[in-house]
Amino acid sequence: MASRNSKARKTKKSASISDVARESGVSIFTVSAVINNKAHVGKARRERVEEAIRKLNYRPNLIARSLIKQKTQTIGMIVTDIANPFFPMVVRGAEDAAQKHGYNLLLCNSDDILEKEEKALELLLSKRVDGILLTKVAADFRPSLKQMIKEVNVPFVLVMRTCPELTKDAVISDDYQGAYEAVRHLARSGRRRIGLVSGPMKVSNAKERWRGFRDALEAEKLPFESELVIEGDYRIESGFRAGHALLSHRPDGVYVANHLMTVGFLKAAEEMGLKCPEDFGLVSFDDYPWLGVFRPRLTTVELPKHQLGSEAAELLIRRIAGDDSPPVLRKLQPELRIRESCGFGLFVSGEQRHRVSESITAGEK
Amino acid sequence: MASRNSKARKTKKSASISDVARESGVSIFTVSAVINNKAHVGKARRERVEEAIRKLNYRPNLIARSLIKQKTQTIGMIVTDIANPFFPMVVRGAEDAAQKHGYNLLLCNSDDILEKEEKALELLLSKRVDGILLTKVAADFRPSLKQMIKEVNVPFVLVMRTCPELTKDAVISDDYQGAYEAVRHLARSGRRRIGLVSGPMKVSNAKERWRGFRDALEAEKLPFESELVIEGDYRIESGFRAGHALLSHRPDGVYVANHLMTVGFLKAAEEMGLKCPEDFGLVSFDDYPWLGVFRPRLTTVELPKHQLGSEAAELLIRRIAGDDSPPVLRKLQPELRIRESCGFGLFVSGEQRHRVSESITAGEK
DNA sequence: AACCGCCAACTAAACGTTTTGAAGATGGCT
DNA sequence: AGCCATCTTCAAAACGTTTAGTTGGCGGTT
Repeated sequence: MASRNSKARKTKKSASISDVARESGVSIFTVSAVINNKAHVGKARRERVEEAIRKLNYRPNLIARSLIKQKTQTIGMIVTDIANPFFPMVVRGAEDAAQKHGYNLLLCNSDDILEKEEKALELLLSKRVDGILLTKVAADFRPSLKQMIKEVNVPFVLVMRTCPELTKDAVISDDYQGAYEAVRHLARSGRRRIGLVSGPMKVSNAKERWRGFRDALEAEKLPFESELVIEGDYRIESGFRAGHALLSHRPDGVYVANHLMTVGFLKAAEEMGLKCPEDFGLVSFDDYPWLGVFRPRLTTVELPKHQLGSEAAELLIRRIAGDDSPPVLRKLQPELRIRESCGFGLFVSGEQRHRVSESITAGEK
Repeated sequence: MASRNSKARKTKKSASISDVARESGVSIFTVSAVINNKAHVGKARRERVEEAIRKLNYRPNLIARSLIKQKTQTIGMIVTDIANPFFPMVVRGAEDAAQKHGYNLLLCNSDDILEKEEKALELLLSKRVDGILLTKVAADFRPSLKQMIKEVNVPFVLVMRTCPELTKDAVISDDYQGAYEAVRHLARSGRRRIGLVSGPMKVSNAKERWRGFRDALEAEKLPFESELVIEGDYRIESGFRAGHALLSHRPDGVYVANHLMTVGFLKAAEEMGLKCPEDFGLVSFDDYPWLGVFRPRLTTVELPKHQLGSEAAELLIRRIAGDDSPPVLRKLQPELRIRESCGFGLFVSGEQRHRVSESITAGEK
């Protein structure tokens, strides 16, 4: 005992509950009771214990607590890439909700690569997180992993991307609706040959956005030209390539399914000497606070990123608490923010323009 | 035993090492040895154990391992706000390095608020993270916490912001140099009345950027006009207010100390009907992949964000491994990326212009 | 045959908590 | 005085690992 104690002092090992108990001359149980202010502990003892806690700089070891409680108060979150500007606000939303309920966030990046996702998943499960927020990579699970996820007793909530092979809770944006409105707006602005730069069609939201695109064309009685549809991977480089390929067919409008691809697309347009909105109208997904001050002022479909993260986390935490009602698919509404890149106003009357100004004000908050 | 087993099946509690031991008819020790392929375990037994592991879907409980090993393989990271576009790439850098060495990242946001920082810190310590990456909030530690940090045996590495009251490792950018170059470049572009929108002067890097600003003015023999210096808080709103205040004095050049404030600043300029670079030259901190395709094309001082995070994490991990050499201050070099917002080219000769084009190419990679 | 060394395998203690079931103290009621 | 109820306190088991110390067996050397 004494030797253990002296060693502890030497290595500056942090004090344990038993140290506190010894210091204050009570049992371990009593200390525990004080910490969690559980049972009725006499005032005198309680104060002695609190005194000892301060003196020893005692800090409960949550690892030990986790082990016995079988709860880590930690949720794992896997996103494709936190450096993609879309995700930080989603993560922030999740973190805020987690925080509020006494949880922490363990963050992983999958880079949309199956192997990395699997590794991250395995690790999170080994670390016994209480639940997992997952933005699924484009590729399907392997059967073994799918099985594993089903068997393991850890709640999952899918974020932004559903997964047909997995009947789990999901919090997503209404991508069909967003794309539909984006394209109809291009049409209303007078665009007739509208192109699409899509995300990877293996991803649920890319498929939805594609459907929205197609149905909007149909509703507007515009032709669907297959050479005006190009599949990217939501990254800048793919938007750049898509831009070169697509713009060579001279569409007069284009809907790009996320912001990073829009950046690549504009770069390509610049290289080809094409101007937005003069040569082509553009509506893009994702809005950011800084987009308003740069030209072209992008007309975008904003997704409620923070809410996406926070609702997902809230739902997950409810599941952790034992809620076992049937899986939920929560679909959040996007918001069309009309600015200039679609060229609205080049072709339309003053009255409609008025409507637009309102939208701008609302959109910019 | 039997009842425990059956209960385990009912609640789908995940298998433990003793379940594996029982299933394969060996001792717990042997299973442990197989998992960590430690001691020489006979081939036959090893295979029996591996078989049982697969069959029971056994996954080692890292919580239990952490408890006994006194290592969690987790590092805590506190940033002011992951939704500030500066941080995602830093976090990504840290995550990449952590991953590489078998660590995970527990992420917290302090919002630059002292209380949140303290809470996050307490929590991370209670969760027994092996080390902490900290972007200090602007306010000073309270004495008690400073004391605590000194006493506790957990390595810290400061990221982006040093802390005079804490002699710890730090990985930062050379902010003095960055600001100095930014302002000298404005001067070279012919600007004579140069303003500054600074970060909070309590933050080390704001002070450094201020020093760089001042020394550059001196080197260029330009006057220091105190009404052209405004302190912000690195957020959009403060840049907006600073813009209104500062531009009313009609400087012909301004250096804004981070990107978000630049966004606010440009918004203010727009409201005042002032154009960049025609009415004022602008150099800003932080560069982003998307800035090249929007107007005005900002001349920026880019900081190696990913490297900042990864080097900080690498250093932290070295400390965790026991490296106790004296504290290190690692200063990474920024890079001036000359584009158009400084108005370079409006005032200068063709030859210098040529130099600029080169820089653009290099900067854009 | 006795001994040494070595390897495979094991037992048991440790890590720092929570929690169960029980016991001790106190005081009010008959 | 006896007894029950209540409040306070405790000792010990449990959580799922790692690891120090130990044993049993076996082949080779003397």
